[in-house]
Amino acid sequence: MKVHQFTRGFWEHEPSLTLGCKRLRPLAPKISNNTDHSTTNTPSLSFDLKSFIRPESASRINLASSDDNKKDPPSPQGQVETLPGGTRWNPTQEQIGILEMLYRGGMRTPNAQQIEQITIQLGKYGKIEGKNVFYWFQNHKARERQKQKRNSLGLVHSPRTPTTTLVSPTFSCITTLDTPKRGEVMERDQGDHSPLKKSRSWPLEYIEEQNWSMCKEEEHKTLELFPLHPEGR
Amino acid sequence: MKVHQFTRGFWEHEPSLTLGCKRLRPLAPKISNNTDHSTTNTPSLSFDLKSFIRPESASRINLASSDDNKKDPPSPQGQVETLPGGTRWNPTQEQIGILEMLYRGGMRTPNAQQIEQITIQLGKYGKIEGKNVFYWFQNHKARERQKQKRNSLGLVHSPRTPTTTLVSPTFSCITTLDTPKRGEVMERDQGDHSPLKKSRSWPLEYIEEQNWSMCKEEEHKTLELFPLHPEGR
DNA sequence: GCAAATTAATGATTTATTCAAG
DNA sequence: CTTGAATAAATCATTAATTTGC
Repeated sequence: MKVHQFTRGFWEHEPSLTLGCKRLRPLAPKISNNTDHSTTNTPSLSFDLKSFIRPESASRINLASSDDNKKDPPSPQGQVETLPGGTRWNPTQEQIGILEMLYRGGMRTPNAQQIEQITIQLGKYGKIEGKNVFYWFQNHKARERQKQKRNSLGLVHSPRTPTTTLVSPTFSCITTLDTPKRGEVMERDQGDHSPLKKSRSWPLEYIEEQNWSMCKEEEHKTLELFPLHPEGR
Repeated sequence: MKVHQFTRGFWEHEPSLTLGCKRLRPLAPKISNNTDHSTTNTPSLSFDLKSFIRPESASRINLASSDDNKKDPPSPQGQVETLPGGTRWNPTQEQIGILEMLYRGGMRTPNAQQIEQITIQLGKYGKIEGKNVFYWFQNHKARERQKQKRNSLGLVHSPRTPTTTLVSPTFSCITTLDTPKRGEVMERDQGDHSPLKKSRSWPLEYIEEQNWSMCKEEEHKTLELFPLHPEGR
């Protein structure tokens, strides 16, 4: 067997058993409940840790910041960098429009598949990635919320009547209609509250293959996208 | 039995009044700045919204379905059986061990590539996905932090030298070593503070292709994985 | 001894906050 | 200042280990 030099420090006890000291199951040992695999023979974890620990950047840099966490690269100098497509997504009007439409339609946090679809569609109007869609919904939801909180707090009758601003001439923006009653955010989502749906999740599952939940999508029921005035109120 | 009386629907903060609408691009109209495509003729956004709004939600079929990609058929026999797709990741001891090793080595939030690698390796010990790795680090970091906060609060000078508690009889558990001094979280990360690295990001970029940042990884410098006591302190 | 009920731990999501590009 | 991007905190949900009653 090979001796992994990396474990040298403190893993030399034994390759396969020890492991997580303090993190052991609090209550009981339960050494091997692995569903299977392991039983045969543990591969003796000989993988190349070096590649994980981020080989480069031996010279440490940030001493100063250290306040909390990385967050801000202290020395932005040296713009070398390949800068591949480094810039952030800059949405086009069409993209925003569609996204808002979906948002108004009730979509809040699309699942992986939905994101994929949306991305494809929005891709027709400009460069975009799945994460952009994901983030957009995240941000939009959050900011819509805080904006509204601010409004309800500070200026109840807003002196400047912000909404009067400029409604898109084309459509009269049903905006007011879709406001969730007043029962709060309501998170109308999209009726995805099926019993044991794994709820939604994120794009992350794109990884590997989509072995997660989602992807049910059995059929296309023709329900309208915009439950605009579901109850007429 | 689970008593989640929790707060099922407690986010009632305040009523929402208006939303949407004025969310038009604040600065400029900029109707069509798309890099290309659009100029010809906007597709008149006629894609199938229905598919986005998540039509289903009726019958949750997914009961047995599938397992689809349950990549571990190897254990046909089966005791508990990795049931259908629905279960959450249940890490094996080996997996936990490796993850902790990496964590102690300083890794906090692995980037997409690292996650991929780790996942592959951990896959040898049991079923696992990239997201599991990602979540593990997130959770572990967070809980390590709060645990330590709790400690620092409750017992400031801890007269009883907490570590004396119960060290696993088998090994003397280096636990104390990895505790970040007490100089606060310290977030040693892994020296990933390269200047303008897009910082790390998440697995999400696996989506589409990996056109994001990361993937620098020019060469393998042989530096040790564990900057355990980098400066001797 | 076993199995339902409890409880502690922790995997997975969601929300809030922060950072920085433009 | 707006907002895309990223991270941390809070929360939800499920599993494993313990306890309890038989």
